[in-house]
Amino acid sequence: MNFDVFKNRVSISKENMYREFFQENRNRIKIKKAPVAVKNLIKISEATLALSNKKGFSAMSMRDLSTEAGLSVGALYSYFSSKDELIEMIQQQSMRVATRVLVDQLTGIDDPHFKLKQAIYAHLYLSEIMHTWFYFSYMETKNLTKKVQKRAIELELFTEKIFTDIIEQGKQDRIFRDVNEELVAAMIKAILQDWYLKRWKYEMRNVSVEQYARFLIDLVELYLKP
Amino acid sequence: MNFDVFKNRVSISKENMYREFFQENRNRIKIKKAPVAVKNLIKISEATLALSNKKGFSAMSMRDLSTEAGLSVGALYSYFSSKDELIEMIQQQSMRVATRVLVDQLTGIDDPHFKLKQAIYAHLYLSEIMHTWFYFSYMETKNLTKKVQKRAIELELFTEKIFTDIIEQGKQDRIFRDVNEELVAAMIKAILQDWYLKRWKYEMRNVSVEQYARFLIDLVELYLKP
DNA sequence: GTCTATATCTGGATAGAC
DNA sequence: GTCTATCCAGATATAGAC
Repeated sequence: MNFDVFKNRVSISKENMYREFFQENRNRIKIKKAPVAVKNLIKISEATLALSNKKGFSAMSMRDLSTEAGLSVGALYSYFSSKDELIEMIQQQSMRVATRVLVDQLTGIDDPHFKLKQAIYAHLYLSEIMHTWFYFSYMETKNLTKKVQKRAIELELFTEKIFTDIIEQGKQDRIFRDVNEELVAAMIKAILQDWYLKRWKYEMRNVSVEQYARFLIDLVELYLKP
Repeated sequence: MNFDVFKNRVSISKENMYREFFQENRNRIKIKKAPVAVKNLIKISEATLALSNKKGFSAMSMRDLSTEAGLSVGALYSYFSSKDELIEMIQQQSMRVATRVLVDQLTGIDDPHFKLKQAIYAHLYLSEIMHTWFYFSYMETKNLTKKVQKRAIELELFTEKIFTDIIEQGKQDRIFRDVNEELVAAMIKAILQDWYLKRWKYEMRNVSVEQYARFLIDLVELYLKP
């Protein structure tokens, strides 16, 4: 599966993404007109992601954010009631979309070889589309409230378990050899994450996301071959 | 090579580490008596690492640090002249020790198989000993000054190149097959880093550092086998 | 060398005009 | 719904006693 095919399949348009963001946080957001709210949530979130990913969320001041988003500080507080709430909303939206897309892309697939491949593609392509969100989540998780931290850890383990289960299945079907599936799954996750954590490196070397996916799939298939 | 053997070989005692820290920053540090300075640098650095790794360096206030280190705020400023200088000193010390140990452990080794193994052991064991430093470096790099950020990237590329070179050598000697050594080296780095970035996970599952090293070595050797 | 007290400023957050 | 002006808590950093 190449990247463009995936993009069409999941159709995570900016508008859809932020419409959902708005719907999910309707109660907290003071602005009631959807078109206005969505338009500004885009500006606010993108500014937050840009500034945080550059120098860290807690180093980003509300004045910084106000300038970058093109909204006054006062207006910002119509969309969230504290910096903590803002970081939490962004984190949650990122986790919501990620979970849904991954589950969607894999339901109905049974063959472990194929499912493994699809899982790797889905993770990588998704992280490519949502790069700033994923990077933000990874780097800022430790700054979140305990409750949200816990959910982030659950997501890490949930996505890892997708791989553990596939490998387990493949072992039972005797198409994969007997390996420590937890270590293999952890290894896959680490490599998937490196793609969005060290994007500068892969960009510098002109490694495409398809090439990276291909490499990882080959590696894992080779390791699992009986 | 097991972990204990490594620990003895490199002998990074806390005292040595911080004596060097003091020597390297003599000009900036107002306190002149080595024993006093070293004792307090230990307290300051360990407190900084603990607090930063928990909630981020920029979220750590000087009052927090003062409490955790058991020194007054005024006293802290005898050891550095600003928060930025503190983060920079810590980062530099971490990079200095890491570079030296890795180079030391590998000079004189020629056989690519053996060198590859040793490089993996050295990286992992070192990150185990200096866990808090490595975690700090990874997470805080983007908050450093441009100059220090550049050096951190250089170190990433330098340590990666250790692996690229080994693989290159092995390919020439026809003991490794023809692979994209940049991708393999990047993959190794990602897995090495995951060990200290997700320690909670490996601890939870009782994975020992030796076991993790063994896994990674097997994976790479299998992938490189002609 | 270390402390307490304090100067100074920046940050998050809000009130109220428009 | 958005802006400007402002409050004040808490931040970094320093001065000066001990």
